[in-house]
Amino acid sequence: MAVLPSSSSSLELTISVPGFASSPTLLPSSSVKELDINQVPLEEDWMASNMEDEEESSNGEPPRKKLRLTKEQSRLLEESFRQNHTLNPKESLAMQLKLRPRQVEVWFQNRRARSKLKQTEMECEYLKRWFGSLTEQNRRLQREVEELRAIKVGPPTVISPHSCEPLPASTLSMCPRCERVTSTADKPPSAAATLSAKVPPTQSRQPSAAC
DNA sequence: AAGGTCAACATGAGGT
DNA sequence: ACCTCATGTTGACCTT
Repeated sequence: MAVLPSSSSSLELTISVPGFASSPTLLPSSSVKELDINQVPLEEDWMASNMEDEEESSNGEPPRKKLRLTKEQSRLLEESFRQNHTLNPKESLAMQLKLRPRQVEVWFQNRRARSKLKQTEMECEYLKRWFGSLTEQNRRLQREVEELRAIKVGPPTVISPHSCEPLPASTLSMCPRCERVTSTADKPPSAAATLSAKVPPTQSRQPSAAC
């Protein structure tokens, strides 16, 4: 879908290339593109072109040109963003940057979006690594439980703190959080059932009842 | 040429 | 009704 402005407001930007500025009519977009890519105007010319363009295309179809913020403009915007993620006095910053308030507004909106995207990506990465380590830990513990269950006979080594009697190895498990051996015989069945269940990360974040 | 970046825009939700 | 913001999209420009 083509994005065309609902009105011919001042939002449209055209760039006047030095040497071609005298031309009263807009060049076709293809020829403008070549000029833009190969001949970057001076910073002053950029700013001037950002501010000046209030006139409209004579043929009624204003080509949407892309504005590139100068390094100084970006630096100032970033600095302002660091101080506050929301824009309070819109006009003053715009004036300082020689941009329109709307441009500064849009920049902040986009900047917030980028910031959020970055954070989401980092969180996703973190959760992936966490899931991997939990999976590995789960595998280890399952193996350990299998081994313990295999040793059905043999001298009991754990004494129940409640009954003060030896516990059978088959009832033993390891708390994934504190990595201490606990007995399912000492706990309600619901808690014991969590060992073999696939525990989602959000649940395993909570401290185990055994601790 | 393909893919990435980013300014600009559209739209809908929520607050006043 | 208006404003602000989040989110998704578009298109110009840039990089590889």
